[in-house]
Amino acid sequence: MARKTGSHSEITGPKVRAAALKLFASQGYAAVSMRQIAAEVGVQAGALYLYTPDKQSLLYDLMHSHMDELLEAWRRTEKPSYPAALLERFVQFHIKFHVTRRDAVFISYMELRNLTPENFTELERLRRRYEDGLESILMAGQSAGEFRFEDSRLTTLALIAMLTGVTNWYKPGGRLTPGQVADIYTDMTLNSVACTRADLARAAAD
Amino acid sequence: MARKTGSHSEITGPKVRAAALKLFASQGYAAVSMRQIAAEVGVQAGALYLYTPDKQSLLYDLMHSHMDELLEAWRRTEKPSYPAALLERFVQFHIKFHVTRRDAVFISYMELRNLTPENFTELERLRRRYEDGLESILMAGQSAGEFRFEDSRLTTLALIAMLTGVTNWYKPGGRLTPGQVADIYTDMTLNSVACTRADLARAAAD
DNA sequence: GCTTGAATTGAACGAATGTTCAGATACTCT
DNA sequence: AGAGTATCTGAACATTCGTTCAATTCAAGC
Repeated sequence: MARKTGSHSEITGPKVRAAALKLFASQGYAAVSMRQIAAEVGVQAGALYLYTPDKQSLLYDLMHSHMDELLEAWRRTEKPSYPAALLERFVQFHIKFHVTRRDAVFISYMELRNLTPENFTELERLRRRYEDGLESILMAGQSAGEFRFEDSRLTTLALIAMLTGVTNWYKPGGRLTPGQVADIYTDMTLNSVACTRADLARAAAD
Repeated sequence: MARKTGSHSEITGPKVRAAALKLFASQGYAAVSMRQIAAEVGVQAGALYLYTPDKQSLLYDLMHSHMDELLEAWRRTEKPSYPAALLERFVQFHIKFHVTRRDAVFISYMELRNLTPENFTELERLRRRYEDGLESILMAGQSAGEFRFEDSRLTTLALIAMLTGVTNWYKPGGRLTPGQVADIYTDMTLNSVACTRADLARAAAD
């Protein structure tokens, strides 16, 4: 009694990653055993090692490919040149991307401490690159006299925390659609950094 | 060879909680063993059970007393009646309270999934009560015509996520003091929900 | 100085952990 | 039909886990 009928590498591989993603997100990396993942896939624990060298790599691969997909998706997004429009585009992108990948987002922000130091460093690099994308939008808006804030780095982190927080409560099929949620976050974001009429008047007086 | 010279229950008890707080925050509840906690305290693992019935209770006690202290501290805070001043007070309180308790905050938002269902429910109740404090400020400001937002619940969660995010990057002795950080967050928060001059003009016209 | 009781040790328990691997199985190609 | 190979099982490995408890040690009260 061994191999089950109709099972293949191309099927089991993704299944393993999907099961790990789901379980890591709901219980945490350290709390999930390889046997639990195997059971979710419908396989014995030993078979997992055909698809990952070890548990740590399984976690790292999930986090790394999530960040790759995030950066790539943003890279492919068309960028308006007007600062407020660009910031709006970023918020819409961020919300809509994140609500569809709640498990991966949760893992990527939560399990950093369970990575080996080298793996941690690499992921921090990717995360920083994404954050810098937002920060450069803010700074461009500030240079253009459209935005107003004290500290671009802090503002970046504050906005990303607010926007990513959507994954803490959003449930598909809930009270609001992703589009409505994105619109509300867009308003809040723009208001939090936009120049008030008073700012503009003062700038004109200078 | 047993009891060490000069050690007492009143000393070891808090030490156990402090060690658990530190280790749970840095490695996660599931990844920390009772033996690690004991080693941090300078005691054998068995001795921990004089101070907690089990590992789960240790986690729950830390989270529960954190929420109790948070609610109690906010309750004791003087509340201005003017909505914008009250919101400003909340932000200042939240930031300054949270930056001094990064470990407890981290645990309280991260280890909810490692609680038993009953313990989870109780903590969610406390967390909800705190969130409701902010939401009522927002709604009072809206009624007074001072604030403007689409959805009070969503706005509440967005603001709390933004404000609590400070614990992800703040390090004591860093570039900015807690006061400076709180001021920046206060500006962002007020701007994100404050009526613009246009809003006020429109309201006056009605 | 002796007794009492609280504080702690150190060993032990069964269960669960990540990982390995020889062997069994089912599919593919000839 | 038969051989070969990718896939998976099932058992085993050494560790580690949370927890218990008899035995031991220290400090205080008489």
